[in-house]
Amino acid sequence: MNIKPLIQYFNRYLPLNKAEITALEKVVTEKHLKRKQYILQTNDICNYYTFVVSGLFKMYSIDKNCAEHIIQFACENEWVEDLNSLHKNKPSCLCIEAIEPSVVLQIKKADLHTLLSTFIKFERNFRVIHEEKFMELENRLLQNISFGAEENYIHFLDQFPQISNRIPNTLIASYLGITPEFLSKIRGNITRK
Amino acid sequence: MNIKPLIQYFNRYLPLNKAEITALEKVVTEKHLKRKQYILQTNDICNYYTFVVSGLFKMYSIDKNCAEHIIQFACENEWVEDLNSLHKNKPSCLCIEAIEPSVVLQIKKADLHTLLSTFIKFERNFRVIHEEKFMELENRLLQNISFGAEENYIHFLDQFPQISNRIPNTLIASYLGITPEFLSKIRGNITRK
DNA sequence: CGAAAATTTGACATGACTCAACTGGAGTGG
DNA sequence: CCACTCCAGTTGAGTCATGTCAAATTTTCG
Repeated sequence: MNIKPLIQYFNRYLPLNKAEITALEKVVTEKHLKRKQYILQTNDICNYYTFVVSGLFKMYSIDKNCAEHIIQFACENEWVEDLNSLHKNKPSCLCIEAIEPSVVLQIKKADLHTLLSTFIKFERNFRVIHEEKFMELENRLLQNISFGAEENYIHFLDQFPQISNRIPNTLIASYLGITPEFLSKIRGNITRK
Repeated sequence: MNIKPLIQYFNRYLPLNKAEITALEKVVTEKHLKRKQYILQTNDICNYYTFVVSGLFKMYSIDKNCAEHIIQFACENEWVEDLNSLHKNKPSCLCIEAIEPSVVLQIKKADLHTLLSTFIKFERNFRVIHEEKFMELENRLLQNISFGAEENYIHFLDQFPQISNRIPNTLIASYLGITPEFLSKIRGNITRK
């Protein structure tokens, strides 16, 4: 098992010392996933914090018309989990699915909570991590309610170049909250300019 | 100065002991605001964490057409600040404005950071608080990209009854990302049913 | 009471969705 | 290497959702 990427990730915040690394190693498990495999499915209770080492995931909900709505893409060095389900111990209404062959490191809910209360540094790092995730989401929401679909699309492209050229446009449409057909027309307009 | 509401607020998480309360008291200041007064204006650098004791605020951005887009309402027992500006020490592109006469408790950025690193409990509580804010935002975003304006409006009404009957519909429209005129038509449709 | 703001209404324009058909590329099995 | 299928992407016609602008009406607040 290769836990290094996670340790390097934490080094961008407050770097971990040996005791913290040892404690972390004890609770982390590695998992390999093929395309279309799930970390979480609707009605599961989310029990793991998942750190993406390589690959790419989508987290989405399915509405009554069976349409997917993507809440988050998660690639290298990102966390992906349904906090709502985790916190409240409730069945999730989301899915988390691999878009590419992927490797993840997982920590059980209870184990992470132990880490958090044993080492203040984890508490600190996760506070900051959640603040950052919050800011990203706030920016996305603002973008979304402020602009039309074409502007949102262009903004997505230059905010996530490393994601946008790894996924089909269908998924981008679902992330933006528009239909694939309409996205295709937008793309037509843009190139015609 | 009445700091009790803030202490009671923290009691919903890990309750504070005397040392923590004393430290908190030293860094909190109270502020009274009239309608239309600002906590933060575009291009200010956000320097305070603000806890709303009473009243109601809107946090919003202004686009190139001078239209407001409301990111968050903040009423009793909520925090309101621009984390982006706070964290990166950059001029904010948001405004935070009182919709009602309000009372807030503020903590300077540096002071809160001292609290966080001195008392693990603050670190813990703020981690949880930010996780909760993150979940709320995630739910809002999902709602927003998954449904049409009418469904979003109805959802807003029963999610925030205590806010929706204190503010003009114009502001609800701005929060939902639609025009006031269109919201008015939606309301017409609903009552006609 | 009077001014300013919020709300409603209607006509019209644009944005975005639906459905169905078509195109073209990426496997897959023969 | 070919025939086949499958899936993503495109296109067009028609429809519904939402925006724009202007005017009339109502509400709020000083």
